[in-house]
Amino acid sequence: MPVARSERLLTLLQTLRRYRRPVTGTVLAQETGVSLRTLYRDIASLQAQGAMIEGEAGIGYVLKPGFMLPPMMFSEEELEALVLGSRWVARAAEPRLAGAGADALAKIAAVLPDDMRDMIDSAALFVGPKRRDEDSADVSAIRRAIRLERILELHYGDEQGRISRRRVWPFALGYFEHVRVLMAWCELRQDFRHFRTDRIIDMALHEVRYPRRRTVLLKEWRETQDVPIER
Amino acid sequence: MPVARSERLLTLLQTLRRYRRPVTGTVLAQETGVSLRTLYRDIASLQAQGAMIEGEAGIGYVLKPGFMLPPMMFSEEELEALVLGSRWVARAAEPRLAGAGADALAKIAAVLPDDMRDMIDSAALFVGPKRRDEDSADVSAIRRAIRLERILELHYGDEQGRISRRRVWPFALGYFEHVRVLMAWCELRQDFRHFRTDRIIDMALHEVRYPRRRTVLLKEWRETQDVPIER
DNA sequence: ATCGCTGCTGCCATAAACTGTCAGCAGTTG
DNA sequence: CAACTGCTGACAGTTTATGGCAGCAGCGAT
Repeated sequence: MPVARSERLLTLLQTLRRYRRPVTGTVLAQETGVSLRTLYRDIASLQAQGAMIEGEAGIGYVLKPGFMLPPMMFSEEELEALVLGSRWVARAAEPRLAGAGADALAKIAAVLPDDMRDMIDSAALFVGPKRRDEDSADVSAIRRAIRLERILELHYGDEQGRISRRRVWPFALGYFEHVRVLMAWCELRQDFRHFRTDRIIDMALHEVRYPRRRTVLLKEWRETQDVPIER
Repeated sequence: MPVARSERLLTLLQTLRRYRRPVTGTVLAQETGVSLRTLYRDIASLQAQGAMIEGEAGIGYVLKPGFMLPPMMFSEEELEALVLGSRWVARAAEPRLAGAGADALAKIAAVLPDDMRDMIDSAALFVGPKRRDEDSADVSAIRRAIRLERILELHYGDEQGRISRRRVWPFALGYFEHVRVLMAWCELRQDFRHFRTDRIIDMALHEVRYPRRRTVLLKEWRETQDVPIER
C-alpha cells in the first residue's frame, strides 16, 4: 500500500465533509489514526492544494462547501449502505416515502458505471421482516407539514382513549419499531408533545406557518431529553 | 511541499481525462515528469483508490467514463428517504458500514445544488433508539466474503452452546432487530444454514472462491422460504 | 511466426518524505 | 484567569518514493 498518505488526505477531506460543524484537530487525528502534529501537516497539505479548510483557534476545522475531490465515486461499502438503508425505508416507512427511497436509488444507479450498477441489484444485505402498524393519518402529509413549518390541527386519541383536538407545530418525525411518532409543540399545553401517527384520528393542515423555525424547535426539544437523538 | 505525489496523481487523472484515445505510459510519464517505472506505480495507486483506468498491452491507458459523480437532482421526499435510511444504517449496522452510509450521504451532498444541500442536515425524520447486540465476528469481513464469493471457515456456537467448525459459502446478510444473520450454504450439512454473527466465535476467509454465484444461491434459498424476502 | 511496441512486476540502493515527540506561542470561550 | 484549540519549529528515526535494470506477456503489423 504505497498510498498511505494520499489515501489519508482523501479520508480526511471526506471526514471533514461529513461533519458540517467545526471539528477539532484531535478528533480528526484520531479518526485518521495519526498524531496531532501530523494532522496539522495534513491540513496544511490540503490547504496548499486548494481545499478551503478554515481553522479557528478554540473552535476547530470546517470545510467550505464546493471543493470537489477527484475520485468522486461510491465505494462498494457505501453502495451497500445506501441499498440497505433504502431497503429499510421500503419496509419501515409509509408507501410514499418507501417509493421515494427506491426512486432515489434508481437515480443514483442511473449515473453509475455499469459494473457498479450491478452491485445495487445484487447487494446481499437485507432487512429482517418488520410488522408495521397501520397509520391512520397520512404520514406524507405530516412530513410535508414539517417541511413547510405549517400548523397542524390534530384530532387525537391517547392511550386511554381520550379524544382531544389541538393545534400543534410539527418539527420532527420518529420512526420506531412499530410506530411512527410525531414530535411537535402543542399550543394547548404550551409544551412539547409527541403523537403516535396511528392514533391520529383526523388532521388538517393550516395555511399559516408557525412562528418559529423547526430546527430551533428540534434543538430545544433535544435539550429536554436525557438521551439525545444523535446526528 | 510535501504534496508532490498526491498532486501528481491528480494531474495524472486530469491528463487521462483530457485524452480520449489510449495514451501510452511513456507519454504520461513525460507529462507528469516522472520515470516510466514510477508512472506504472502511480497508475496502480489510482486503480487501488478506485479509479477505473484500463491498460492494454500494445495500446495504452484509457480512463473509463463515468468515474466522476455528475450533479444529481432529488426531490425533497427522495432526500428524506436517503437521510432516513442512512440514519437507520448508522444505528443498526456495524460501525464501518455506518460510516460508509454517512460518507455516501456526504458525497451526494457534495454534488447537490446548494439549496438542496441544507435539506440533508435539516431532515426531520429520525430513527428510534435501537439496542444492538455486540457482534463477536467482524461483520465487515463477512460482507467482504460475500462480495468476493469466498469460502468462510466458521467456528460457531449454536443456541445450545454446541461448538462446531464448518466451511460455508456466504451469500447474504440479514439485518434483524437485534442481530445480524449470515446466510450461507453449509458444506457440512449440504444445505442452507443461517448463523447469528454474535455467535460466530472465530472466522477465517479462504483464498478460494466457492464454485457458485452468490446470486444463484440467494435465488435458490428464496425458493426454500415460505415468506420470501422482498425486493 | 517474428518483430516492435507496450503493459506489468520484481529487485535494489539511494534519496526524499513522512512521522512522532517535545516545546512554545497565540487566539477563543466561559 | 483557565481550559481548549490552532499553529509552528526542530530533530531523530522510520518509512516511502524513486529510478534503473531485467524480464515476462499481450497486442498489432509485417
